[in-house]
Amino acid sequence: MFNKVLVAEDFDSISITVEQALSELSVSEIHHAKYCDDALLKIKKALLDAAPYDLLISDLSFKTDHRENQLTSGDELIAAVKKVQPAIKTVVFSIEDKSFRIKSLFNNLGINAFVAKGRNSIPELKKAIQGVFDNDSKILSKELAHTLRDKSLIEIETYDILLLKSLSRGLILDDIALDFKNTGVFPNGSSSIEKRINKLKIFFKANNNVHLIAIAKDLGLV
Amino acid sequence: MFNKVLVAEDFDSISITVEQALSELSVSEIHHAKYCDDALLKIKKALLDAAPYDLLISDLSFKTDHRENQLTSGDELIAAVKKVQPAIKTVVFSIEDKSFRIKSLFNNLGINAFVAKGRNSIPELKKAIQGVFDNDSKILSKELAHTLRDKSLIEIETYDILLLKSLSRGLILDDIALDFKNTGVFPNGSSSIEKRINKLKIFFKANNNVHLIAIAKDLGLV
DNA sequence: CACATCCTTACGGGAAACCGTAAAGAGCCA
DNA sequence: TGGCTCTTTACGGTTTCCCGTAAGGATGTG
Repeated sequence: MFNKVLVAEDFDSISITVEQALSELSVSEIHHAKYCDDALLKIKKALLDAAPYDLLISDLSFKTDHRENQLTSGDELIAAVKKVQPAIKTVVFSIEDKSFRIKSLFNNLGINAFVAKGRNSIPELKKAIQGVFDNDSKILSKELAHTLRDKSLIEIETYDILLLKSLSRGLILDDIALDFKNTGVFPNGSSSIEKRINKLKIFFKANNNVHLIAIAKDLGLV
Repeated sequence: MFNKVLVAEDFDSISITVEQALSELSVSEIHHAKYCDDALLKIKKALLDAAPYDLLISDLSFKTDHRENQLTSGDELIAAVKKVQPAIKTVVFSIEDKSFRIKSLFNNLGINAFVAKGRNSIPELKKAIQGVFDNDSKILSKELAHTLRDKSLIEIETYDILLLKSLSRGLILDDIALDFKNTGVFPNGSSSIEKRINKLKIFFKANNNVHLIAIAKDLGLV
């Protein structure tokens, strides 16, 4: 089993349980950081001491508070950690369940496993850690495996996301057209934008723009 | 200390820690439910057995999964529980930090304490439980105490939520007015509804209905 | 009772969304 | 080059939203 593991998790109510699980897996050195910045410091320090961590278990979202932090999310933390120690194994333990988010964690950040926080997540987390240690393959909690294969959302492109984001910011059609013209996004005629929004409304079976944004928010698209 | 306590929390990673904390407070009977429906059943069963719970510790948001549930949130659970056992003490342990949400928990649901999940929440939770047992006063984690005193906040009531939900379902003003008339919700004039939506837009600094729903979704109001 | 105040509802005009149609432009191919 | 298709854009007409004003109704108070 891994010798030295770092847990990056802000909630004490969760980290206590995770550390417990790690000790049950016979991990000898278990450390914990409540802030991303602290986690990165620990990783760097361990490297300098020639006693690097074998594994990082990280949450994705961290509460903001009075403290000023450079790194504010697990994404940023993992990216920063990989820069100083590319070979480290990483497991993400998060509430996130949007397929395109998880997909990008594997593809862009090269994480080794993703476990969704849920009703039976600690056994899954243990299994994932064991799996990463044993064979290094990409591990994903069961309930999520199918969502990644869901092709229905593939058609939605960055342009559509941009459009939905603009709407959800309260912009009206003409504002969006102007904004797109200024930022070089194409097509940018207000009529084209209108048509594209209409396609989205048909696709998502939305009655109107309000309904559309409600649906997009539910799907985590924006 | 309380004798019999029920914990309603879906994440195993959190409930384990909470139960641990309860046993450290010398609570003799500690039960746990992962679904709101199960929690209500346990409360009812305990009442029938003439061994009711003294305290309910509940999360607010519960993940939805394959299971069909009547109650889908801590709000609904607490409301249902209070109907069958009005005198039960309730502590909410949640990530929620929007003042108007917490305010309504105290005012509309009559909870006894609110503890925000965070970096040092377990000690706070313990203190809150002790406080509720000792003197029954309204308990609030420190960092949140000041936000509740903010008088500028309008009360977001169930009526507003109903309104926002209707909008997010794609209904237009006249539909909502008709729907409210049919279901006996008051006020139900389309003009009044329009005015109320306008108040919400001012409060949440929304440019239009689309923007308003985007904000409401972000805040988890609907 | 008169008066003030608050809430609900009605109405009207202008802005934006909604929806169909058609013109202008780009790319492809014989 | 001319014909074809697809995309982008423009343009009206209708509906809904948006916002101000004001009438009607309930309640409270001196």
